[in-house]
Amino acid sequence: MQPLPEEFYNRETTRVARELLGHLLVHHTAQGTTLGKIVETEAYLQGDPACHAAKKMTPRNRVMFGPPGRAYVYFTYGMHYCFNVVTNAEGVGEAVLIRALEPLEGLELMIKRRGRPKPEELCSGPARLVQAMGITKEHNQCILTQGSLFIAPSLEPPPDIVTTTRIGIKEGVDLPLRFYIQGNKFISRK
DNA sequence: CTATTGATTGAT
DNA sequence: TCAATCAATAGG
Repeated sequence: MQPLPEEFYNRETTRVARELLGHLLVHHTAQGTTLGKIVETEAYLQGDPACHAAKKMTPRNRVMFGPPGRAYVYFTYGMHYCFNVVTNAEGVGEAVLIRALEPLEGLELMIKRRGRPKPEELCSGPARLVQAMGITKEHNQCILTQGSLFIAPSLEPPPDIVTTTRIGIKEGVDLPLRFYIQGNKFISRK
């Protein structure tokens, strides 16, 4: 199992967001390995008011302007972290938020980290999957094309994709930038 | 320096 | 529907 290459991420962000669906987020740690299928994503673009990099470069959003294939992990609501993949060319402040996974491996470890047993509540939400996968703020800026946290290609054919508007934002609410696998039971928000 | 707010979650 | 909880950000 090998990581997707940088070229995968160095493309139009909406395309990466769609093609990420079905691929596998993997994290090897001392505690063990957790792995889940990406079933829901959102794109955040330049010129998009909901994007953290919409205005100027700041210490927080800096990594979004860097090379593709890096992690952007941010803290929000005083208690949660969310995980994004930096996309498009260096200098372009865009990223894809991973919103939900279908847990496939390391379920026991996920349950231990989450403190909750229901499989459908393990990774169905951006802050939930971060907790279940053992992703921390230390992963911000980490290189996803090498190392212990990465995305591996799916072994299955490309899934059917549903396109909708994004969740939880106050601006850019009408943009069709949320994508999920049709019929999947592990989408965020029951 | 101060005030506001948020790409959420879990409980009520 | 609502509280929890605080770093980042914008403004003075």
